Amino acid sequence: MAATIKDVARLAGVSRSTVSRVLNAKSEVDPETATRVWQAVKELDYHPNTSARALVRQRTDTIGVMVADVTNPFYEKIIKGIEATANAAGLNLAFYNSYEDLAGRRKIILSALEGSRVDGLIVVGSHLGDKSTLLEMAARGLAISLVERNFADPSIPCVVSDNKAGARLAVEHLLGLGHRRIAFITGNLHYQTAIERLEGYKETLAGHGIPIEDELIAFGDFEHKSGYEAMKQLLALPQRPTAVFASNDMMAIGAMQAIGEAGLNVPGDVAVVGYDDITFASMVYPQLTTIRQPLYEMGPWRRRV
Amino acid sequence: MAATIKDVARLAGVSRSTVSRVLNAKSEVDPETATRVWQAVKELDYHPNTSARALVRQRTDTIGVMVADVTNPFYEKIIKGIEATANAAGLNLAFYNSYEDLAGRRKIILSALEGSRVDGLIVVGSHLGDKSTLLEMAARGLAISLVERNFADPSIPCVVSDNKAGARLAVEHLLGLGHRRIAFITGNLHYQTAIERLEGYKETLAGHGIPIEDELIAFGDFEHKSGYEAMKQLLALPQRPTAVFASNDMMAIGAMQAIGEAGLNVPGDVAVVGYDDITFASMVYPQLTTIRQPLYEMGPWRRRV
DNA sequence: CTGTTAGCGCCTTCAT
DNA sequence: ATGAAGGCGCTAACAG
Repeated sequence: MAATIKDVARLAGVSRSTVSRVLNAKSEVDPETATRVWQAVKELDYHPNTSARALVRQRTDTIGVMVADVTNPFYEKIIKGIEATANAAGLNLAFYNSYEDLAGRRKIILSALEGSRVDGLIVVGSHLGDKSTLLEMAARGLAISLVERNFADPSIPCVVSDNKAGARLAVEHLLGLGHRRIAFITGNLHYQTAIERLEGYKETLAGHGIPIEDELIAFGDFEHKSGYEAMKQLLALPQRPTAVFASNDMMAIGAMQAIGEAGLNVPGDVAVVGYDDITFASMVYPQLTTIRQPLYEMGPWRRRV
Repeated sequence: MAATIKDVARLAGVSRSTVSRVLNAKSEVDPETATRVWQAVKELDYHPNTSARALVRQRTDTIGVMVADVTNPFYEKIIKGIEATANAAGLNLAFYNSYEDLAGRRKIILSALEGSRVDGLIVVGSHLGDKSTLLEMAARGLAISLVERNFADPSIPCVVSDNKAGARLAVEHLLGLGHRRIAFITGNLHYQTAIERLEGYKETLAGHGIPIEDELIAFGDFEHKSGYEAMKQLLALPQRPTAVFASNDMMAIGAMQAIGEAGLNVPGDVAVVGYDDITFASMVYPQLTTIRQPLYEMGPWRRRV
């Protein structure tokens, strides 16, 4: 079996506490003693038991990261940003997929946090519902931060970007290209970000004296398929739009697929703009114009004090 | 702070051992006593401390999953398959990104396994190098399994699919469409899978009496960009291919991008076939023909006995 | 600078 | 069916 601190102590001819001191560089230790300890560590290939350490230290040095689905490309940059920061801070990460299932998410939060499996939790881009679970957690002093999600309660720190401004950029880009009939594909309107992007779209058009036509607003849910379906619907309009702004890149890619299947081309027949700047957006042809979000920078958090 | 088993015991008026018994349903407990314990558990919102439990049980009920990059779309189905199986078995998963960095991977393996953070490790699609670390681990009785990677040593279980047969399917599909000038984009040839797909390509052409032309074989590394570059190279040939088979979907998507940028179209000017059937493959336009791998089914493992 | 002592929270014999 | 006692591997006072 794996060597324990006891084995190291015996081999080095010191007590367990001394080994612990050497390992953790807590207080001063005689250099020679330290050398003997390190030799023993090496010889026995000793690695401190994570559970034992966590138990006595009352912390795991692990942060949970809950996203809807780690494999969703949207999270790539956020995750990488969090990862880089965690590495630098010597913290481990534990990923949890909620799959947007409320009950499931609550269960994850409970088992992870209450079982003291993690020291804190970063919740990325979740649903507006079930604030209660998060508030409960925060009330118990657990570190929770939210990324890409608004939360009115000040007890929970949030990192969000200015979605309205982003939407304005997108619409103005299309206006600048001469488009006047600009369609919009919404995200899942249960999310604050989706609501804000829609508002940004409307306000920008209004600001330019362009009437908002309901038929040009199609409803999606941030998933690829919904962008595809929404675009098909928009293309079926008596007078189809000359441009479309999708609330995220995955839906924009879906929209491009629908446009292609209709025998039309991008951007000649219909211009497409997405949102998020996920890596995949630059991998398709024709390349997708998109609004960059500082996803990588948004992930990292500040520890609560 | 969080309630402990002691608090529950006190509130229920029993000993800690009884609480433990009730929680783990090990031996028989008086139904009434059990009820009182459960009530106390609920009232105190008690959750067993993961570290303490792991320490005494000498297992964490957690399996590590090491992939090059969780956010790489290739892993999506594999990860989901593993996840489903783990959930069913009541096991937790801990994901590790190796980023294909050998030293980094070794470090991950060591810290995870040797720190007893996980009970076993699933290594997905890794490099052929550094067999030693894995063998060391296996020799110590740690459960390790490999997915989508061959490993000659029988001490380590592997799950792999028949890459040669898959490549044959792809090439025969193109031959069936009347193509004779079929190019091939290799994967990273440090991987067994890449080698096998190349062999399958060559053997199939040879089997149909078509000479293998070196200029039609472009070298990639499984990444999107390399597919794009390889295709640009193939398109620059005096006599360009009428079809291309890329060793995975990401490179095929990159190839499609290069074809589009060259003002050509798929499949009219150049037919493209990929490999893996990642979710993305069906999201682009024109839709990508691909060889399906049973990725979802390949992830789950059998526990070693 | 180092060893002794006392737990962290839980499970598991061994008694009863 | 239940309690008492011991220990998993480690760290953190407290002495010396």
